[in-house]
Amino acid sequence: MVDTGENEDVSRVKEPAASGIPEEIAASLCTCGGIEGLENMLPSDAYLERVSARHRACADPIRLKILAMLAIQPLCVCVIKAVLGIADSKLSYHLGVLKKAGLIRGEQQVNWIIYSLTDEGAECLDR
Amino acid sequence: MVDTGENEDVSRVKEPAASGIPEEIAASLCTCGGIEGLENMLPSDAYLERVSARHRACADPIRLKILAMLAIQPLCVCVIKAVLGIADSKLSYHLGVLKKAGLIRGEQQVNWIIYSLTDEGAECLDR
DNA sequence: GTGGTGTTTCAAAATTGTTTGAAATAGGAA
DNA sequence: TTCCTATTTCAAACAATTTTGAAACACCAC
Repeated sequence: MVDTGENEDVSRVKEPAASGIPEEIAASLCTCGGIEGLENMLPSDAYLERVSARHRACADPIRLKILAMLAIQPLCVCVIKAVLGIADSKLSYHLGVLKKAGLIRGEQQVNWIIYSLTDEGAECLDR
Repeated sequence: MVDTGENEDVSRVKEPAASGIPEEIAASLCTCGGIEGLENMLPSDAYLERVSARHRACADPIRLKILAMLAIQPLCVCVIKAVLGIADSKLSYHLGVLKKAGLIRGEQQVNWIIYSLTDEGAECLDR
């Protein structure tokens, strides 16, 4: 029962411009409980934070390429480096971003660290 | 038929460490054509660029919230602003980012601009 | 014309993300 | 022990993104 204006004046109801909201929007806003109702339909801030963090981790072509490689098979850092042709520390940075986002995991083998996709990382790819 | 080492010495084949690639990785790498084969299985740089750009557009909770709102119904800037409670210019910036990424479109109505999701924007949400 | 509303644009500041090269670490081999 | 290899960490430099507030614009009403 949220209304768009103060509504003391009937002429205003015809012209919601006075309250700053276009007619059609106001009308369908009412069907979902006005601005307050709309707010309640939205995901929580915590959820939005989590989802945006996942997008942020995927927001770089190098990292996307790493994910694509690991989707083919788990790989050690040296192979990833050979394919990407970037500096060690740069690669390490991007691996760190993906790892912190929970998209990949690294397992220490004898001499090397083998990286592989997590379930969440795999999901990222078919999206 | 890409191999992992120079292979002049048979003892080396048993120990691919000399060529910097762990045994298991080297073995399965061979089944996909070595590093070169792996490279060929990866998406093009142009594609990775496009996909990462889409993720970048979604990499902010404010923008994700705007997408969620517009998934409920098209809205004018003023309503979006009322829900988010942020400054005009800040909102305008984020709308611009989403628009440039092709996730939303704005249509000039009489007095207002009504924003709505594009198909691509809608896809972003069920992902 | 003036004034008001809704929205964008602009430039500066603040923040965040990325790259670089050097140094550190951890493990194995000699 | 010393050396070597694989990888990470660090700090500085650099680049990109975001926020801010002011100004601009476009449109409508008066």
